[in-house]
Amino acid sequence: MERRHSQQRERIYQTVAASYGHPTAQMVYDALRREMPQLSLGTVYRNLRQLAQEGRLRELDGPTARYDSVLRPHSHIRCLRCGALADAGTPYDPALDQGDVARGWTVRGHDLLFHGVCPACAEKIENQIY
Amino acid sequence: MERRHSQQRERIYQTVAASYGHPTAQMVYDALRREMPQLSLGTVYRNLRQLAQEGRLRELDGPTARYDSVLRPHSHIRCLRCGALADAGTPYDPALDQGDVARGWTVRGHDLLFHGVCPACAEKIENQIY
DNA sequence: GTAGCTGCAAACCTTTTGCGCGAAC
DNA sequence: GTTCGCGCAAAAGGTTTGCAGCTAC
Repeated sequence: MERRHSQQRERIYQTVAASYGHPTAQMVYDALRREMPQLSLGTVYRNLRQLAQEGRLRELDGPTARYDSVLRPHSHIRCLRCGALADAGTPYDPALDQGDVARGWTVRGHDLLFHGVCPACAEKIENQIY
Repeated sequence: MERRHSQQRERIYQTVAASYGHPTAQMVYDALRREMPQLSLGTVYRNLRQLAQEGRLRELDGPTARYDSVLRPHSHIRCLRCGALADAGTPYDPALDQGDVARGWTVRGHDLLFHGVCPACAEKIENQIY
């Protein structure tokens, strides 16, 4: 699938790049609607996903909430291929919360989320099962 | 609002606690449907949220995807009160990806997400604007 | 000319909510 | 008996997708 240039995609990228925060798809859509009144929200979603796949943008967070009964702070690891989530052994480091994390913010704690490939997916990749 | 005991809430909690992974609301619902055929998905959501508010469970991830044009790995901080997301100054520590993070997993990297209170919300709290 | 991309709208999935009945106290 | 919680169903987000027409090459 050859990739073509499109004005919409470029403006979507620029909008994210120019933004101070980390905008959601809706925020990008709202920001661009003034100058591109017939832009569609579907186009924004399509292009953000595509830009993330190309590696021009990074996607933060996943869309579905998960629950954990282990209350002691600990880290997790998510499979890049199948989305599985597991506990990681890396201990919580309270020292991280002490530094000057962000100007004006009060830090309460942190989550450490690794990404990688889970054992089941590693096996499938090894056997070329895509 | 006084809190009462309910069989459903207890089984929902136990299901999360007994699970190896970190189940979504739908997974808990599916797991319990066999033994509680008339359990409602709404009840699962209500109770998971309540258990998280009580502190008996931890909720991971938020529901809305956000995008970032800064590709260099870096950390973020999210406001517990308003959900705002900003960059944090804490540098990426490659050493974290080296240890024995999780048995059988291949680690590709990590995200560090702080939580705290943003300057705007801190001001509102100070002035008792809830 | 031919993929690829868009706008539009419908569909889908996740989560929340209003309501009337049953359960806990 | 009085709340509170449940099941049900509808509604409310957020996200994806099918399609016909337009655009980049």
